[in-house]
Amino acid sequence: MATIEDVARLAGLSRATVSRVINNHPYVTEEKRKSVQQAMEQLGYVPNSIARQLRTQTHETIGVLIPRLSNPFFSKLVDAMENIAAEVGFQLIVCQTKSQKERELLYLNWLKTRQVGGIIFASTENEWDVIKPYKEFGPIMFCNEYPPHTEAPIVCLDQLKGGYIGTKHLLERGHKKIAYCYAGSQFTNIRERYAGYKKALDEYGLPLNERWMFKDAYDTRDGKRIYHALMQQADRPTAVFTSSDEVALGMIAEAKRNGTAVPDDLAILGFDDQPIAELMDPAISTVYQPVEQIGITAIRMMIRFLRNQSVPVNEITELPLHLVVRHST
Amino acid sequence: MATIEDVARLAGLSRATVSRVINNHPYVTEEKRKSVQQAMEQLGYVPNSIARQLRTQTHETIGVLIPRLSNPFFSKLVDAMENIAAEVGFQLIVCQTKSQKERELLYLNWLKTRQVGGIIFASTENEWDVIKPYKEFGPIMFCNEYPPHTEAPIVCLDQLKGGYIGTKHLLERGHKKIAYCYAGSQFTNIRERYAGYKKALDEYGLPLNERWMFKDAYDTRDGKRIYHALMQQADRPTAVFTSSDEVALGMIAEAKRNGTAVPDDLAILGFDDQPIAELMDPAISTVYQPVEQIGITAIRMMIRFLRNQSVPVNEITELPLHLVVRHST
DNA sequence: TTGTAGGCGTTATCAA
DNA sequence: TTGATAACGCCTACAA
Repeated sequence: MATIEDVARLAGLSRATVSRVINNHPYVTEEKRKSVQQAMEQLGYVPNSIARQLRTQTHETIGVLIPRLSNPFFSKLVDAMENIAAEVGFQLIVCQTKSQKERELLYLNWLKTRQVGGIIFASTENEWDVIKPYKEFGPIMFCNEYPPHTEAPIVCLDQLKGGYIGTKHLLERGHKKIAYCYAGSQFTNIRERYAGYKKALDEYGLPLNERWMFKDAYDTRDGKRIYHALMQQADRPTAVFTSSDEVALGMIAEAKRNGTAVPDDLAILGFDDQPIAELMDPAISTVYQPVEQIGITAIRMMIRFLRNQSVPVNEITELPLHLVVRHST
Repeated sequence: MATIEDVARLAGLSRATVSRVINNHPYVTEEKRKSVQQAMEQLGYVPNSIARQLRTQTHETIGVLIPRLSNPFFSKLVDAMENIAAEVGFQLIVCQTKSQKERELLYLNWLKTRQVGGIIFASTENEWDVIKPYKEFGPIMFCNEYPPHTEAPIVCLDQLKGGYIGTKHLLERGHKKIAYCYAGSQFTNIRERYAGYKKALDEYGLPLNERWMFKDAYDTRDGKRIYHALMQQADRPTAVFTSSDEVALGMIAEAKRNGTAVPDDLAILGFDDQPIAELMDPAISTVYQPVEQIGITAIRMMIRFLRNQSVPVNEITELPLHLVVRHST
């Protein structure tokens, strides 16, 4: 590999001048610029980004924390982020926490070792107090989900509204017994969604039934499990507000297999609006989340932090959500 | 951030000794080792991986080239790889080529800039002659797909067998008119699958009908498109060997919407065996691909290359494939 | 067993 | 406008 030294020698100039050409600095005669460029070309020279990072104390790698890539919501999110990052030469590092606190911390420590320059949390496991000390080592921000008391930039969705419009839709369809599924921890902003659910119920003067709350609802397997738990109850709900299209998918498949008509016997509402939602039979009614938008907004912010070496301001950006009515409700 | 210098000073020793402790070198008295460790602890010292990489000329970042992350096959593949990589402190960089030659080259160039230490191609756009020169800048290997004449390590699947057993299954079900879908370029080993299809047809003494070949079959949208193209033909196939579960999914959804019974009017065979395959109605018969296995095998190999700074041997590792019969055929 | 000193490939400061 | 030279943080001959 040719180094800046090689280029300098070939061009008959100093490393400093070559460096100036590379970085488009002023005060280089056109003539010398030309000869440097020619030498670079001839040697196939490309600056070593490692050396550059060491010298400038800058970073061009961003860690994105997600539970797992095989969850379509997150793969789509990372997809959107990567498009932007690649455009400007930044690298995205996949960090799958597998929903484990320790793994999240493992990746957070990469900030100290400089293996990543900044971190975007797209999901969170640890509480803010645990994460906060890492702010010292690089920009940290949240998108999609964040723990209470977060003191960092946030890009998120109006989950309260999501919970509200979803529930209201079911209520308007005449349902009075509506089950609710949620993913693990209620320590993040996802509990906002729950508040929206309660709000809608309140408006209709309906009580909340604890037995119709189902936690740990992540994927199709959970959907199946919850379907059975639901059907075993004496006082059965007539509708379910699931936590994701995955869960809805699993429930619908299992419902059909067991002769439960959807939506007649059981209405099922998804969340996300993934491509499969439209393809299922019945097509899944769901709450659309602008995944790409969150991704793009977040990554742009992070790139700005890294470029300007600026301290993130704790602003919060909230993106809208809307209902997509199909045939499962 | 504390540096090795700070630790040395606090421990009253030289940087060299500290470095020896960090890297577990022999010839350090237990006593000094202790005091170094204590100093590191006290300062919260963590080695700077950038500096280390520059000094040792080693790399701990691996670029994985895929068309796009939102394709479940690839997100699962990267998922599997990342698990292994994270275990040993290596970083995985997502490189979405979007099936574009130029984007693939963009990422290949990251090898020169040292933004990545090695590259795993999980899909390929450019021909081997174009890729070959980059071998000089770091280990390159292929998994899943590879261009003809590849001179690099390969981890792949027995696509010929995949095409063969899939087609044979349909033939055994009594089908004589079998359509075939394939993804874009026939320049990679995916053409092996096609050879398997032909082989099975040959054994049954059946001719190949060019009008039943459908290209550019990637996702659900393509499945829908191909369904319609299929139905418009005067002499219609009774079965379709699709190129992925996605495509099968789209076809089935569209078939149902148009009153075509699956599998009675049209048998549809998938490829991959993704989770949804089992959840569709009818559940999709498909050819199982051991995605995790390919991922794990490939990433382990790459880590070995990077660790030992060894030149890759052009070995080829072939993993098995098998049929999963459900209800769509 | 430990320390000194040089260098990995850059960029930035200063002097010329 | 250019060129020495000193860092960035680390590892590793070599010498002691």
